[in-house]
Amino acid sequence: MSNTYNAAEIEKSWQEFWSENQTYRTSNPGDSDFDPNKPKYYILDMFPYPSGAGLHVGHPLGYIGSDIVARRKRMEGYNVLHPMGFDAFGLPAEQYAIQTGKQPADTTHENSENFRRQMRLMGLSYDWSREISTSHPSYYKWTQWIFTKLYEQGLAYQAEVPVWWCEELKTVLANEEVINGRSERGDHPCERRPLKQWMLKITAYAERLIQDLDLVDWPESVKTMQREWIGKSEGAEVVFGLETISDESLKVFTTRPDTLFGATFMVVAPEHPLVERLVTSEQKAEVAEYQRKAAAKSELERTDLAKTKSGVFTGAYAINPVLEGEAARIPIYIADYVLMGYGTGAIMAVPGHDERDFEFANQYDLKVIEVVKPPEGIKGVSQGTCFSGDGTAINSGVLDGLSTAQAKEKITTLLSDKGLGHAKTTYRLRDWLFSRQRYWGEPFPLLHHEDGSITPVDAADLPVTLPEMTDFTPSPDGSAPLARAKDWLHVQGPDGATLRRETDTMPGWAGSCWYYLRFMDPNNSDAAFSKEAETYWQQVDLYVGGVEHATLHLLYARFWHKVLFDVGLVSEPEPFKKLFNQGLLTAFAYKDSTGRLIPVDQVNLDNDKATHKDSGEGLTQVVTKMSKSLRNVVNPDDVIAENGCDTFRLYEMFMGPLAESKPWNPRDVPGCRRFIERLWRLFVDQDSSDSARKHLLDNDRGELEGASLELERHLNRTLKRIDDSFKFFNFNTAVAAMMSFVNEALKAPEGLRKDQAERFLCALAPFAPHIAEELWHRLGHPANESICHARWPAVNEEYLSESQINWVLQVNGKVRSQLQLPAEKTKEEILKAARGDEKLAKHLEGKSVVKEIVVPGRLVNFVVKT
RNA sequence: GCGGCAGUGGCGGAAUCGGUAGACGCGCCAGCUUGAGGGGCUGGUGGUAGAAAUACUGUGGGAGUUCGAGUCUCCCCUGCCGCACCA
Repeated sequence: MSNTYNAAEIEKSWQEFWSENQTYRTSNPGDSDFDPNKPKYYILDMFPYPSGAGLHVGHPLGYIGSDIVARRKRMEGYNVLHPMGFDAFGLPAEQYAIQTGKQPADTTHENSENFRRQMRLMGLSYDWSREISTSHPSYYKWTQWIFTKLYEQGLAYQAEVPVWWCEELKTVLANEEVINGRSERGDHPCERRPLKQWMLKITAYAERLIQDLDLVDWPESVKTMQREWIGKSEGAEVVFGLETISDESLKVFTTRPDTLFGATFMVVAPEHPLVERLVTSEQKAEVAEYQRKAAAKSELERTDLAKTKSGVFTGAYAINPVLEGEAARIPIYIADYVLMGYGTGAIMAVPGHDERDFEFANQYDLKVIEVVKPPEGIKGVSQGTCFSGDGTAINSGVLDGLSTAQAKEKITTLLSDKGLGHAKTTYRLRDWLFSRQRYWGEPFPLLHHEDGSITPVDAADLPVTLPEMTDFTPSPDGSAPLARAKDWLHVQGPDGATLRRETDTMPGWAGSCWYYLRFMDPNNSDAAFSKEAETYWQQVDLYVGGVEHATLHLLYARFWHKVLFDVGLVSEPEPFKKLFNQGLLTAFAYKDSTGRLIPVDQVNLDNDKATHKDSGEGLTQVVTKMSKSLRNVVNPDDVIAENGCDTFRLYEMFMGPLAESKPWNPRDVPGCRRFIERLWRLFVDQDSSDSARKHLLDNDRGELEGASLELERHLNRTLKRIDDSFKFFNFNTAVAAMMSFVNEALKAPEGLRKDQAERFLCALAPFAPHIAEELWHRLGHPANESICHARWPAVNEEYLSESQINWVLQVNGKVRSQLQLPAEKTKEEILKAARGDEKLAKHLEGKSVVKEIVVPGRLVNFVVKT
C-alpha cells in the first residue's frame, strides 16, 4: 500500500469498485433486493443532448450538486433513484451529423459514449443500468405510444396556421423556440408562413398549467415566467354592430369593459377576415397597400417599429352598443399593432385609458373621451395624458361613480343580459407546433388513407422505426425528408389498401416530455412504465437543471404529464415536485484599453496583473460566458487529469452557491487540491507503512477531553454547517467548514479519535467520494463495504456550543473591548465583568450609562450620554 | 418601458433572529525549510494614520427606523435575467 496520495490511482480503483459492485444500483418494487421500508427519493438531472464537444466545466455544476444530495440521501437510508440518459433526437444532433458527414445514429452513439465516460470520471453516482436514449427505438416506441394517447384524446390535430419558418434551418419552429423573431438554436432569422402542421392542444391545459404551479416548490422566477408565457387575461368579449353589414358583427376582447363608454374607434388586425367586407371603395386601394406592407414586414420589423403607430381607415363604422346617435358611430381602422393571433384580432380603442390607443388617436387626430377619473394626485385625460390605471367611472351613464372593479362587473352583466357580450378569459399561450420536416426525430405513428382520413398505428406495430437514409438532409422546399424514403413510406392496410405514412417527425422536445417516467422502469418492453413502478416513484422529488428550459421543456413536460394524469397513467398531477436551477459557469476574460477582448492564451497573469503577452499592455479582467474564441472554455477532463476528480468536485462546489452564476478561475483550483492533501496527511503518515495513523486505528480511547473534546465541538459545528448547506444548496459553506475542521485537526492531530475521523469522512463522502472511500477502508472497514452506504453522521447538539464565549463589549454600538468568559455565566455576572473591563472603562469615563443591553451569548452594549 | 434578481477586500465568496463585517480559499508580503526557481510549513494581509497600543473609516449612493443596519423601510445609480404593441 503506497502512502503517498495519488488521486488518479485511488479514483480509478474506487470507480471500478463501485461499478463492479453496482454500488449505485436502485431496486424497484418486485426486485429481490427491494426494501419496502425505505422511503424513496427521486433526484433527477436534466439529461443532456450529447453534443460533439463533450461536457464542459459548466454542465457538471448541477450534476455534482445533485450527486451530493443523492449520496447523502442514500446514506440517510433512502431508496434513491438517480438516473442519467441522453436527449438524443433533434436539430443539433442532426446538424452535427451533417457537418461531420456521418449518420446521426452513429454520432449520437459516439457522443453519448464520451459523455458517459466523462460522467464516470466525475464520480457521479448514477444507476447506469437505467440509462436511456430518446433516439433508441426501445424508447421512442413509447414516445409514439404516448402520442397516440394524445391523438385519441383529440389533443393532436393538423391545421394550416401561420407558423414560424426558419430558412436557415429549413424547418418550422414552435413559438417557444423563437426569440424576437430569431431561432433559439443558432440565432437565425425566422418568418411567419401559413403551413399545414401538426399541433398539440396545450391551450386546453392553460388554466391548469397556471393553477397547478401552486402545487410545486419551484423558484418563483420560473413560475412567473410560465405564468407570463401562458398569459391569462380576464375581461369581456363585447359585440359591436356594423353600420353597413347587418349579418355580421365585430367582436372584441377587452380587459377593461368598464371603459366601453370611452371607445371612440375600432382597430382590427390587417389580416382580419372581415376587412374585405368592411372596406369602402374609396379606401380599398389604401387598405390593400397597407395589408401588403404589413404582410411583408418580418415579425422583427413589426415589433421594432413599435414606437410609432401606423394604420389606415377602412371607411366603415361600427356602433358602440352603449352610446346613442352620432356618438355611437365610431370609425374602424386597420393597424398592425393589433395582432390577429390574440383575442379576436380586433379591439375597441379607448384612447383615454390605453397607451397604445392614445398614441394612435394622437397620430390620426381621433376623439379622446375621459371615462375613468384617476385617484387624487394622478394626472388623467383632463391633464392631456392617458391614464390606464384604476379609478372612478365618469361620463359612463349607469356606471358613473363606480370603481373600476365594480364598473367592470356591472357592464359585463348588462352586456350579457342584452346578448351583446359576456365575461371572457383569454390566454396568450398558443397551441404547440409539434411537427418538423426533418429526419432526426420520432416518426409520427400515423397512417394516411386514400380518402384523406388518418388513423394511428396499432400499439402492437410500434415503434414506427426511423428508416436508414444515406441522404437525410432537409429538402430545399421544406418538405419532409422521410417522404423520400420510398421503401418505408407505404404500408399495406388490413383491407389491402395502400396507406401512406406520416412523414413529419416530432420536435426535439418530445422525448424529454416523459423520460423521467421511463427512468422509473427503463427496461420494460411491455409498457412505457409499469403501474407498480409509477405508484412507487410517483414524481421527481428534486429536479436540477438550467433555467433556460423555463418555458420550453418544463412547460411541455407538465402538459404531457397532465394528459397522462387524465387518462390515469400517472398518479400525480405534476411531474417535478421541487425544481432547482443551478447558475451559469462563466470565465474570466481580459479587455484592452479599446475594450477589445483578448483570448486568454495571449494574456500574462504575473503578479496578479494581467498584461498582453505581445504588447505588454495592461488589461482589465472581466467576466464573460465561456467561449471558444476567447479560449477560456475549460474541459473537465483536463482539470481531473491534473488535480483529480475529488478536487474538481470540491472546487465546483467551493466556488459559490449552486444557484449563482460565477466565474471559473483556474488559479483557485489548487486551493481545493491542497485541502485534499492536508486531509490525506491528517489520516496517513507518508513515512510509515501503516494504512493510517496509528492513533486512528485504535478505537477506544476513553473520555472525550482536551484536544479531543475541542475537536468534538468543532466537528459538530462542522457537521451542522454541512447540514445547513443542503437547504439552499450553498455547498461552498460546507466545503469551507470542512477545510476549517481539517486545519484545526492538523494542529492537534493526536486529538482526533477514530470515531471522529469516521464521522468526518462520512460527511465528506458525498462531496469527495473517492478519498473518503479510500480513507474509510484504510481505517479498517471490510473490503466489500462502501462508505456510500454508511450512516450519515448526526449532529450532537450538546457539543455545538463553545465552552468559552467571546463577549463583545460595545459602547453606543461600537466595539471597544472583548471578554472571554465561560458560557454558563448569568446576565448579572456578565454585566459585572464587563463593567470591570479596563479598556471599556476608558470609554465610559465621564459619561453616564443610560442603558445596558445584553445579547445572550454575544455582546454587551452600554448606551451612554456625555 | 414593465417584472424579477443582484451589487461586500486585488479575486471567488462568508456573515440563522438586526448583534465582532470580510469565515474559507485564491493572490500578495515576510520568515522558515537549502531535495535553492511552480513543493511544504509558520505568520501577516479592507483602507488611512502610527514603531506600536490605538484611533478614524469601511458592505453601489443618499435618507430613515434602532442602543446597534451588509441585513429592515423609502428614494436613486449600476449590472444581469425574463417579457416586450397580448387589448
